[in-house]
Amino acid sequence: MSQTSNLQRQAKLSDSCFSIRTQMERLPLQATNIDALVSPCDKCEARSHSACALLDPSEQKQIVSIMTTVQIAPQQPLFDEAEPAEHVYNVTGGALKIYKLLPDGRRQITGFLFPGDFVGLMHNDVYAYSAEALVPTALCRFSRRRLEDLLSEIPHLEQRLLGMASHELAAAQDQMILLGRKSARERVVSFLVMLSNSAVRRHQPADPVSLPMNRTDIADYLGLTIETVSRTFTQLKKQGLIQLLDDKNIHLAKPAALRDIATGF
Amino acid sequence: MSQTSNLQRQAKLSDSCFSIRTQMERLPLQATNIDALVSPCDKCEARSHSACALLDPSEQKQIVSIMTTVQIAPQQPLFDEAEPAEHVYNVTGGALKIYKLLPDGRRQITGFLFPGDFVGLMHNDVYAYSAEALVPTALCRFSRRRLEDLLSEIPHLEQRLLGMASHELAAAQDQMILLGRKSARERVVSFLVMLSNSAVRRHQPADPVSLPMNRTDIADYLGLTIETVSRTFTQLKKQGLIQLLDDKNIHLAKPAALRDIATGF
DNA sequence: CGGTCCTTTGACACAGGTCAAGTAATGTGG
DNA sequence: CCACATTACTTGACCTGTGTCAAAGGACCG
Repeated sequence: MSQTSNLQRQAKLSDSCFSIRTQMERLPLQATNIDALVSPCDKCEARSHSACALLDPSEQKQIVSIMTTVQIAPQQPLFDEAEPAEHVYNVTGGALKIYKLLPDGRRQITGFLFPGDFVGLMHNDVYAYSAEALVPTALCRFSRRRLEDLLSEIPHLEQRLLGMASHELAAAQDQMILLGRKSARERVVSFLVMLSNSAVRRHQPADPVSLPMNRTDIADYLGLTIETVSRTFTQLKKQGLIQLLDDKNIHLAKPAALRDIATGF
Repeated sequence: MSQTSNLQRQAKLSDSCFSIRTQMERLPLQATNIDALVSPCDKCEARSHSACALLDPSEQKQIVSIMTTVQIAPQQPLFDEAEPAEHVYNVTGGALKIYKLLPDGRRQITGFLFPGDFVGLMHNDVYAYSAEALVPTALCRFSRRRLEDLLSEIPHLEQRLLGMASHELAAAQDQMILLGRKSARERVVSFLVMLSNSAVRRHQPADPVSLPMNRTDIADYLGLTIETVSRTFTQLKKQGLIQLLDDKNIHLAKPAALRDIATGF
């Protein structure tokens, strides 16, 4: 694909942007690739400050010209930690997990990524984490070097990236208080509330929360074991706070109470 | 101070940059304010890619013109979480902690900051965390709005900030694996190794590690209790891995072994 | 229909938390 | 210079939330 002309690339791009549907997820792709790169931040409720407005059509064209699209199947790695970082990606459909490992295999999932999210944090030219698809996933790939060239030409873009980075940083700090100071129950509830909020941001229903990841992934994200995650779900169910429609879909029966638990009240 | 002329500001600035010495710390201030803003990243060993080289003298002058200096005493807050964020800061001397609280008072310290570090992450125009001095601390303050204006004029600066943000993000992920997956022993050792590395980056000796913070702060940073931190120090001491010169100064007796423990071997 | 994988549940263990007391360092007023 | 208070750190005894180990569903699939 890297040998195709820009024109061909653009054509494929449009294909992917407007018509891809993942098989297991019912996530409609609501954004063009451009929109994805400049989509609203991961934490704000508002969609108001999309940087798309800051880019004029010729600038948009420039971005499109250095993009290719990638699709990966569930369980497929996108890249591994410490691998030379040649690309950055923007998720357009599906879901990914990013994680770090300790030498003995202990794993910490540092984030789940959904359409609109940016992937490819690097440190000293290597990726800072591994990334793997949870479900069939579509991404836009940017050559890192060419994107950097573009950054100096389109200052708005850099501003946008800086904004994304600081929101990710804020999210990372929320995760630190979760991992350092919250109980298992608070962690699980925080996780459900977070997924629900994230769905709303992507114009999906807040309520039956869909979990594209398995219990092991949830445990490795929350710093718990699968047994504790499972027991906590059972406990919340018995207390009438949630309902497990099935393994992967949870109904938040008392959203207000759950929000209180998540924030530590 | 905000009413003084730029010239006066610059004079004060130089004072603060070259002559301030904190009372409790023996941290010489090795950088000008400009250097601090563009000082090497928090995680790289190399000082090579200082963005200072990217700024021409007139650009440097522009930065200096929107700066004022601030000094705060130990235990003094710099700002609180959720407060409107009007300034960003660069630490030039001393040390700070940044933290978040849960409603019932549980606290997670998300970072300790030293000369060269940047403070003032905001989200939706309010600070994302509280910041408080550990020891007498000197900072350079930038009006956020004026800095933003400057960013559009000096693209290099934005690049530099983006670099700082992604390194902070990488550090945040290291902290997540620590909080989510490491034992108390591994956390404490990781902390000591991290402080030692951080001292080296600031051109100070790697070995007697100086702890400007108390046990409560260490516990709240590592997601433990003060008792566990204290017991772990004692255990490491008994095993001949460290030596407590006093409460606040620790000798790393077996650095290689400690590094292995920290990385999870 | 047997195998595989994921989730749930149960019994038990233990790392780290809690509560309480002891020790050391520092400051304060007489 | 000394009683005394204060604060920070350490240590001990005990407890509990979460981990560990093991087994039992349950869903999916060839």
